Order: sequence, then structure tokens, then C-alpha cells
Amino acid sequence: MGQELPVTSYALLGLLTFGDELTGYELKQRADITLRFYWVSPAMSQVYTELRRLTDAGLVEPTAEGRGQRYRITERGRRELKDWMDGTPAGFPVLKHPVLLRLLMGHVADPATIKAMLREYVDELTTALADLDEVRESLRGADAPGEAFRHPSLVADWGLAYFESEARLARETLARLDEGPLDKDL
Amino acid sequence: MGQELPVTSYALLGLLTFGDELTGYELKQRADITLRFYWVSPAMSQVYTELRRLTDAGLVEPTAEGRGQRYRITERGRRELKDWMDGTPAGFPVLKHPVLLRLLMGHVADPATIKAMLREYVDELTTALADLDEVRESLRGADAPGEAFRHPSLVADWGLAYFESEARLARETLARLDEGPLDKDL
DNA sequence: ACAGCCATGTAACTCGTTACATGATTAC
DNA sequence: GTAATCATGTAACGAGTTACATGGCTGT
Repeated sequence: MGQELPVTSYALLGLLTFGDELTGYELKQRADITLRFYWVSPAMSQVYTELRRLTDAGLVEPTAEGRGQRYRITERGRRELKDWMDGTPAGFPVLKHPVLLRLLMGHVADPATIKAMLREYVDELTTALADLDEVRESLRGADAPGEAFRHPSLVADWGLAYFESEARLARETLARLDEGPLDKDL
Repeated sequence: MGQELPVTSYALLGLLTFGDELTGYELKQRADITLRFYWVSPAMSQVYTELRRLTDAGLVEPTAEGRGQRYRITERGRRELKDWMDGTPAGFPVLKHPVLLRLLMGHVADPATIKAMLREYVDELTTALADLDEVRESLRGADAPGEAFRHPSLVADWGLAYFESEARLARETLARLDEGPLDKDL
């Protein structure tokens, strides 16, 4: 019906399908520990903007008035979300990967800069892995087929494997960069 | 000095560091076969906008006038690009992954929708792999350490491994989704 | 009392997109 | 001759960001 919301709206709406009611502030926190890894962490101001939009569209509703306002998804919101998932193609992921972008033009920079960048990326991945692993552990107990956090745990496992893959690729690339300049005397 | 261009400007500038002169149209094509995999494919209109901005900043210069205009990077442009790479942190990749986003809220949709989505993703990955592999093959012959396409080929190899990893994860997730509902009778 | 977190919002701005418009050159 | 590709741009718009502003509540 009233389709055509930006994907981030659906993303936030989706975070409200886990049975609880959240304030804008709490919704932002939930986005920070979930969406951030494979979508975006919207700015605080945008969370409120989206909540306003979703409310106007009747997809969420406030459960009290004044401050400390909590929002819950409506039946209409749940239907709309399902229609969106069933009726529109997901589309291919968009990756904005500044490390690969800079590696592409590696011949312009100092070799030392490139290597430092890759090492720093490995460090950041280590942190990200720890953060996501913590989230993943918090889902244990309700992650079996049919349980509430089944899908979030599948996503978390995917994310963990992705970060591990990236760390491996970064290390391999570092090694390949080291091979290079050494055998210039053959 | 005149820092603070959007990253996409630097990306396009970087595509002009491979020794040739391009029209806006050709630059867009180059972006389509390289940047698209780990950054973005800017719209045609934006390519021209960026070329204008880069020209105004003295980082690229036209080599003739009129239509069929070709642009080449200036010495200043090359310095600016290097300063940017050496002087500013790359930052962590941003992934906009609609497949994982939808999988997260898988409990809202039909199980069949989720599985169809994953199968379609595998298909799209197969296409992307073929496209990128073609690019990678075209770099052969100048991809050794010290040669012109060394870095682009490292990036392409990384991208290929990434797509393969995604395909594997999608297939594993499909398998895990199948396990689930079956043993509801134990 | 002061810091830090909880909570909500507005305003200005940038990036990047889509839609539109125009016309030259090349291929069949 | 006509379709596709090459080539260049303008205008309107939307999504999302940063900066700013406000104020309550909690712990020390």
C-alpha cells in the first residue's frame, strides 16, 4: 500500500519486531549493536525523524505521552514490513571500503603508509570481532530454530565469519606486499 | 592544503593515476569496472560534477577544449592524493547489506521468501564473480611487484575472495535454515 | 555542585541520485 | 535512416550528517 519508505525506515521498524517497546534513545542503542555491522548506525537525530515518519504512517505507535516516550510496532507496521520483504527484491550489497579504495591506488602512496593502513585495519577488525562476538554470546539460549533470536544469531555468525575473512585477507595482502620489492635483484 | 574533498573525488582522481587521459564518459566506465565493487559507481552526472570540482581545484586539467574533452591528473593532484593517503586515516568499511538486514528480521517474513532471497543472492554473486574475474584476468601481464597493475590486482584478488566467502556463507545459511523446522518433532 | 547519561528535537548543509534535455558520431 | 553509443550537462530532490539547543535525572 503506502510503500516506498527508505530502507533505513524498515530497518528501524524491524528492530521493533522483537516484542518490546523502546524509546528513541534505546532504539539508537539497539541499532548500534546490530544494524551498525551490516547496515548503518543512523544519527540520533535521524532516529527521531524516522520515528516521526513511522508514526505518521501508522506503522508504530507511542505507548504513552511526554518524555521517555516508548514506541511499539503496530499490526499495520508488521504487515507493511512483511509485504516489503515478500514483495521487493533485496538488492546487492553496497560496500564502501576505504581500505581497498586506497590499496587500489597504492602506487601513489608510500609503501609504508599502505602497510600501516592494513595493520590498522586488522586491529580495527579485532575490535569489531570482539564487539560482535559479545552480541552473539548474548543471544545464546534463544538461538535455536524457531526461537526468538534465531535469525539475529544467523546474521551475527555471518558477520563474524566476514570479519575473520577480512582479517585473513588483510594479513595475506600484507605478506604479498612484502614479497614484492625484495626480489628486485634477480 | 586545500583538503577536504569527498572521498569519491579522491576515488575518481585515483582512477586518473594510471598514466592515461580520459573523458568523463570513459572515467565513468572505469569506475564501473573497478570502484563499483568496493566503493560506488557514481552517476554520470556526478562524474561531470566531480571533474568540474577537481578542475577548479587544479587537481586535474583538460588536455583540449570542446567535446570529447580529456582530463589528466596534474602534479598538484598527485601530491594532494598522496597527502590525503599519508595524512588521513582510511576508516572502517561501511557495509550496506540488504540481504543480512532482511535475514535479521527473518521471523517476520515467509521462510520461503528468505530462502529465495539467499538463493538469488548466490546467483548475483556468481555474476559478480564472473565480472570481477574478467577484470582480474585483464590485469595479467602487468601485475607483478613493481608493475603498473600490481595494486589493482591485489584489490581484485581480495574482491574475488570476498565474493567467494559471501557465496559460501549464503549457502551455509541456507543449509542451517533447512535443519531448523524439521526437528520440531523430537 | 558537577559530570555524565537519558531524552528530544531543529536547522543548515552535503552527497549523491533520478529525471530531463541536448546533440554528435558510429554501426547496421 | 535509425538505433545505439558517446558525450555533457542542469534541476529538483532525498537521505543522512553535523552542529546546535534544551533540559531532566542520577551518581558522587
